[in-house]
Amino acid sequence: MKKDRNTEQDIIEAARLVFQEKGFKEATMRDIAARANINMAMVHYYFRSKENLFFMILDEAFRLLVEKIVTVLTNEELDIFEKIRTIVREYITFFSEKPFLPQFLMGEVIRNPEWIGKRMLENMSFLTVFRTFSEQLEKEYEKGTIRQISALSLLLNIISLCVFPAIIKPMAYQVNDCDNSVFDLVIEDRKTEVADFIIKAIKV
Amino acid sequence: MKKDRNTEQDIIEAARLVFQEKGFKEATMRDIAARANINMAMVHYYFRSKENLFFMILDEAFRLLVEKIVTVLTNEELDIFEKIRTIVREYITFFSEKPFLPQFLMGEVIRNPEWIGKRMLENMSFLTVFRTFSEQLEKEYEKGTIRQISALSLLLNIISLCVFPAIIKPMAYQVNDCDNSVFDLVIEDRKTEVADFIIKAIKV
DNA sequence: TGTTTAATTAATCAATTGATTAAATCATTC
DNA sequence: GAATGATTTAATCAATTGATTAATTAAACA
Repeated sequence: MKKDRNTEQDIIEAARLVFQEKGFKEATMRDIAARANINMAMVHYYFRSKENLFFMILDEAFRLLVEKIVTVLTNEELDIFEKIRTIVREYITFFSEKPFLPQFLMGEVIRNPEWIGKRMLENMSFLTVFRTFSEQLEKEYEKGTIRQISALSLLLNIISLCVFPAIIKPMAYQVNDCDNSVFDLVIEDRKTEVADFIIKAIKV
Repeated sequence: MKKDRNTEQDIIEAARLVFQEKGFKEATMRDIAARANINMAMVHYYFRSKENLFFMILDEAFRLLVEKIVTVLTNEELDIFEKIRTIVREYITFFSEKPFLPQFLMGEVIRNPEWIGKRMLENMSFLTVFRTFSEQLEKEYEKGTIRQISALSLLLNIISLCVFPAIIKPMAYQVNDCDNSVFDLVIEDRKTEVADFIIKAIKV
């Protein structure tokens, strides 16, 4: 009779909100419990500790973020330019829908760099994906379609241009004060503009 | 006799280290005091509260960061391409010397977006600087040297490409595990490569 | 129904935190 | 060198934190 709601799921959702908004240290178990409308002891009953719960949320966010780029990069149907266009469009859209996510991940990972190491090694697919992309890049260069650029550098550029503006969005809102629509419009334009920017930069 | 050292300065330096490493919440007054080799009460004696001390450090970091780009953007001797080259070179060099700084600023500002609003409004010069740059861009476009791009978008791109890789540097180290020199080399190359990338992207 | 297991609550613990206090020590001035 | 004010210390406070406990209630099962 009390099971008209899923306590465990409620906790996860509340934890996601609180952690993504406040980060690990600033979030409290009381806050999470309150937002899930349950007793604080329940959080410990379902997840043993704050850290357990936190890394569950962090893992989830990371997976969500990585699987997007892996899917595109391994799609053999797409040439290099289509890949760039797809990645840029998908990530910028994704981030404007889930603005907390990149900030959360960056903020926490910065203070716990060891974690990302472990997470990456588990997910070895990343290395092979990177190699595939690297080879595709090499081929295009030999064909003479693009100028020389290392895969790492290009990927850094793509990700930087997608993620960074999303991260500073709350700041931009503050600076612009009243009129947020300006920055929102810029972001909307960037879904295609950034890809054009990158392609112009690497095409011969 | 006890004054062979400057307590106030010692505290500031210790606070800078601790805050930049751990962020506001995770840093403790005890930690700061210990790292300055003084009694914890001294920190409250010189700076009334943890917040006072923190915002002093945050302000300092912000000023350091902003005045660089303002100086370059207002230098009328430089054409648009030289400005881009200078900004990219200076920032990437700056960040590889002070790796904590961008991470600290980003991480904290993300959780306290109101602060950046206040800080920006105090520093109204930013708006005029932006307008100057915008006009210069417009002129170059009319001359036919560059293709059309909004000043905001271009600035976003420049800053993204400089700042983001610096932020994820500690992560990259973890992923690369043993061989940090690879990423360091990439960063070194980027001091000129990123500017080339941007210029190629906007030149007609 | 009676019993056992699972879920939930309120109360509390021990540790850590920012902050304060009162006393001690140093430095300066007369 | 005594007095005054600035600096420093050790001790402590009150609040908050993650975690635990013991008791209570609901669910499942026989």
